[in-house]
Amino acid sequence: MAVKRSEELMKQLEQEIITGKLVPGEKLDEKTLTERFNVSRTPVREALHKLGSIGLVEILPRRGAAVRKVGLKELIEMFEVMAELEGLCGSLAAQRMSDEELKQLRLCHLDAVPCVKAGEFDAYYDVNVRFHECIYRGSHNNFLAEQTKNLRNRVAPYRRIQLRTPNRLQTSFAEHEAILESIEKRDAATTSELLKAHVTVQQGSFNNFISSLPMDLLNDNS
Amino acid sequence: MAVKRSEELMKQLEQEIITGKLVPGEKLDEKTLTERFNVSRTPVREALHKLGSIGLVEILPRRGAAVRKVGLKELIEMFEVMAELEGLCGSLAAQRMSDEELKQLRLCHLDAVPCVKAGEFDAYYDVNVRFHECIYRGSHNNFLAEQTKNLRNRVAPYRRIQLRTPNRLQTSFAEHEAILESIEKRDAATTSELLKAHVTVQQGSFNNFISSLPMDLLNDNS
DNA sequence: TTTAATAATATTGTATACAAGATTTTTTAA
DNA sequence: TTAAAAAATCTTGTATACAATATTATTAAA
Repeated sequence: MAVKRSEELMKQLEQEIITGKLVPGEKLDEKTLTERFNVSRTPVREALHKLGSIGLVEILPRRGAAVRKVGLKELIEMFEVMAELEGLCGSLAAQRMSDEELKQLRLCHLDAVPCVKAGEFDAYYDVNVRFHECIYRGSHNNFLAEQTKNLRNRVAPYRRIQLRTPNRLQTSFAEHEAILESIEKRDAATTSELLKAHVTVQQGSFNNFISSLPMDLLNDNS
Repeated sequence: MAVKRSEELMKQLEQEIITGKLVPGEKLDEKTLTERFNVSRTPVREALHKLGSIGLVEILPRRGAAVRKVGLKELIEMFEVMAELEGLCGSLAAQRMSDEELKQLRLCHLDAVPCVKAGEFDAYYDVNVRFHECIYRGSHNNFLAEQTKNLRNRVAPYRRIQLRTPNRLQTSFAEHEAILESIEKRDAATTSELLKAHVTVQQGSFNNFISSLPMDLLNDNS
C-alpha cells in the first residue's frame, strides 16, 4: 500500500471523466464504486469530494454524486476564461520559451501532420493537447500552466466533439502553424490574439460547436 | 444536523486561513481539530482534503496537513495570473455592468473614504475586497468571478501585509477612483490595463511588498 | 384506477475500530 | 557523551458500524 488508494481512484475517475468514458450527468454512487474498485466507502468518498472541488463532479448533499453537467451559459463563461488564460500562456511563452523548448513545440506540431492527412480525430485530439501543454509550460509560469490545464480538463468532456466537425482538423492545424510562427518571432501580442481566437467563443465556429452539442450533456438551467 | 458538519468546518477553516488567523506552515493535525470542533475524524479529513484541492492546505501523505506555504516564485506566478483575471473582469465589467451595478460600485468606493482618512488598514481591507468583488460580479461571468475570488483568497494570507506599507492606502484608493471612472466611461481596454497595474507585479510597489514579506511564511524551495 | 399517506428500503453522513506507516523515545554500543 | 538501533507511541489510511435522511414500494382512501 505504497500509494493511497483514494489517490489512485481519484486519478482513474478523473481520467474517465475527461476522456468521456463517464458522461456528464452519470450517477456515481458509492456502492457501485466500492464494488468496482474493491475498496471501502472511505477512499471512494474522499476521491469523489476531491473531484467535487475540482469541479468535475457535482456533490448533492445526501443525494450522491454525479459527473458534473455544465450549463450552456457556464460553458460559454468557461471558454471566455479559457481564451484569456491560453492567451496569457502564449504571450509569456513568446517572451520566455528557450530555443530548445521551441524546437520541441515544432516537433509536436509536426506529429499532427499524419493525423490531419488521415483525418484521425482521436489521435489529433491527443497531439493537440500536447501542443497546447507545451505552450503552457513555455510560459515558465507553473501555476498558470496548472490552472490552464485544469480548466482545459474541465471543458474536455464537451470539447472532444468540437474537433469532429468537418474541416475543423485542417483549420485547427493551420491555426497552430500561425501560433507557432508568431512565437518563433517572439511576438507576444500576436501570439496572445491568435490563441484567444483559436480557443474562443467569438468565432463563427463556436456557434457550430454549440449547436452540435448533445442536449442531454448540458444542464437545464441555462 | 441540517447542514453537513464537514461543510461548516471547511468554511470555518477556510476563513481562518484567509484572514490569517491560521498562518502558512501551521500544522493541522486531525486530533486537535476533532477536539476543537467536537466531531469525529471523518468530517475533519473531508474538510482538510477539500481545502487541499482548493490549494489552501497542503496534504503530505501519511504526514498530515498544514496551511499551505507558497514559495516566492509561486507567489509571483499567482500574481501574474491574478492580474490577468482581474483585468478580464474589468474589461467585461466596463462592457456589461448595468447602471444600477455601477451605482453600487461607486457607493462601495465611497465607503472607503473614512477608512483612508483614519488610516484604518483592516477596515479598508474589507471595503477593498467588496470593491473588487463588485467588479467581478459586474463581468456577468459567474465562472470568472468565482475563479478570481478563489485566487484572491489563495493569496490573501500574504496580501493583508501589502496594504500596511506607508501610503499604500492612499495610492490604492486613487487607483480605485481611476478604475471606477474608466468603467463609467465604458472603456474596456483602459479598465483592464488599470486593474492589471493595480494588482500587478511589474509595479515598483510590488518589490516593496516582496521585501516586506516575513520569510517564515514562505516556502524554502524558491 | 389514481392519489396520498405510510411503511420499507436504500443511501448518505458521522463515529469508531483496526491496520500500516511515521515519529519519538529508549536502550545499547562505541 | 554521542550515535545508531530497536521499541514504543503516535498519526494517518482504510474498513466497518451506526444514525439520519432520501427514495421507493405498499397500502388505503377517494
